[in-house]
Amino acid sequence: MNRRTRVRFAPSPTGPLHMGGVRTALYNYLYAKQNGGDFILRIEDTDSHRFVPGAEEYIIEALRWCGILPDEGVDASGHVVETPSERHPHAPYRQSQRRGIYRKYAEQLVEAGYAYYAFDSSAELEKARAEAEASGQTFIYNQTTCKGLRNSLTLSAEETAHLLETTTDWTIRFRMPENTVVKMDDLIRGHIEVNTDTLDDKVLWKRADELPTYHLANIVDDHLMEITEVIRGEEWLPSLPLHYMLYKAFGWEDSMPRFAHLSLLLKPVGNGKLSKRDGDKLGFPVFPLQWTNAEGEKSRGYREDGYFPEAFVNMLAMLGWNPGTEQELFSLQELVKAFSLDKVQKAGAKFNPDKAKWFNKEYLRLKDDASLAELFVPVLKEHGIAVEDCPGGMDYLVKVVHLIKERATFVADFWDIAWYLFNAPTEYVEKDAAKFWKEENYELAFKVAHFVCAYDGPWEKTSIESALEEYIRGNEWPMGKVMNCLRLALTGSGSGLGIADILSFIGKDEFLRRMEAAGAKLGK
RNA sequence: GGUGGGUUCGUAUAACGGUUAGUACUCAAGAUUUUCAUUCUUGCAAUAGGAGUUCGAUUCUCCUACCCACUACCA
Repeated sequence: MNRRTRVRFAPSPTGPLHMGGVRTALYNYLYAKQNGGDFILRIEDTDSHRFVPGAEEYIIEALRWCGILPDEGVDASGHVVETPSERHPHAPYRQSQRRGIYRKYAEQLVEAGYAYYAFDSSAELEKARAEAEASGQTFIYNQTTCKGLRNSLTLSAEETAHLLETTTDWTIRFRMPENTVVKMDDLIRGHIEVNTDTLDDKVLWKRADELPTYHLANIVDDHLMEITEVIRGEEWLPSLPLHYMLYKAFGWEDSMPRFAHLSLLLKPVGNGKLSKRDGDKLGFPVFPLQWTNAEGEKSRGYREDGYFPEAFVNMLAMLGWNPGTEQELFSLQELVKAFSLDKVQKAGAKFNPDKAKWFNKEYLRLKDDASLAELFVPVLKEHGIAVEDCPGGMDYLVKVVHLIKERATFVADFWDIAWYLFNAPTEYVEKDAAKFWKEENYELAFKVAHFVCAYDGPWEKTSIESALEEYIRGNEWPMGKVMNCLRLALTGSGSGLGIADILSFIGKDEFLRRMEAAGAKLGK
């Protein structure tokens, strides 16, 4: 059968999407685009208790920031699609808005004998679990244990009908067949077999809130939305047999999607999966965008930390997948071309914050000076510098950026690297001052300063540099000591940009002012 | 506990069953530079352990160890 490729990313709006989720969405997107198919965003909000306000908006915004744009889904074309249309025959894409369609599928299964009504209360189930645990066993709700429980398999038809009418906390459970080997295939992991005796009778539909559970909603929606591949996290692998059985029970085996289970993203140190805590502790974001929870606690985001979305996406793509070549830098379009599920790693990938920074540094270098200068403007503003304050305005910024971009990882670094091209130093690093601001040095430095300011060649880096060097060498003065002394006056410390570079930006007058200021503060 | 998945330098990964087990990040050293950074060069460092199949195993099989996930009327 030749079907159009359709994949979906189906998050639950229970909080901000974390970077592992973004990676899952990305792989889905890449797979869809590579195969000329559709990428669908579906919101799985069938758990009314865990709903978190703002989470859905967060997910949409995060994906948009990454450039992972759905062809269909709640935010297709930038607005919420709630009603079916020619372009969106599968709408709505929010399961809470689809609630009406699931019950009949659950009941269809009951009629066909693949499911049954269960009337056990939560309290009864908890008791059964506690008892089993007390005797060192695990309670499994299956065809053996349910014989001792209240359900449509043990009660008479009349009793069942009566309870269905009069009570509202019953569920529909899948009837897992006994001692049957489920044979499954995973695009990443290969062939897997599981015996149904280790599985339990999962709840498919809950009368109490008239909502399906994940398993039912997922299978029904994937079927209705004509999903061809399900690419999701490894935590779903244990549910795969159930999902296979459901497709079989519905008679949808022919159109059953193929499955690919992605390994988890692991924390950089120690064991276990990446969590919010690790980010706070080790100082890196685990979320694409900043998030503030109901208690007002903020979690940092890659966007707010200054990462470029391209760098973030590229980094994520390489975490658990590789192109088989030595290329590391990929645009989203290149990823679409190169991506392949069979090069996805089976083992979990430990996240490496250093590598994430490296990616950003590479992307920063790739950007042109003019656009980086634009991005620098708000940073400058935070430090009280307006573009108009700079001689030459934007031109000045473009030149600054050109000079320093190779030294930076983030745009915000520009300020730390080159603040003294905008402000005169008011403090001098004590250690450096002690080392470089010595009488035998600053006497020479002042002479150099006056010489250079009297020099009437073009005021640009190379000529300033040669004037400086010729003068100092000509006098046989110690180059290093004089230069460092000058740098101390210009930057307030013993490290920084080249003297000629700095001078070309700040000009003669400012040069002399800074020399005098240093002399006034440090003595001369 | 049970079930399933996983295991190549510290990290991410490469290697038709045949390579001196490669690359990138990190780290270290050296070169360059007026300092710092950049850049360049070099270096450190791995097939979890044990059987088996094979002329030959990182690669295939089994066992052990360890790690992870799942084991809800959550997703």
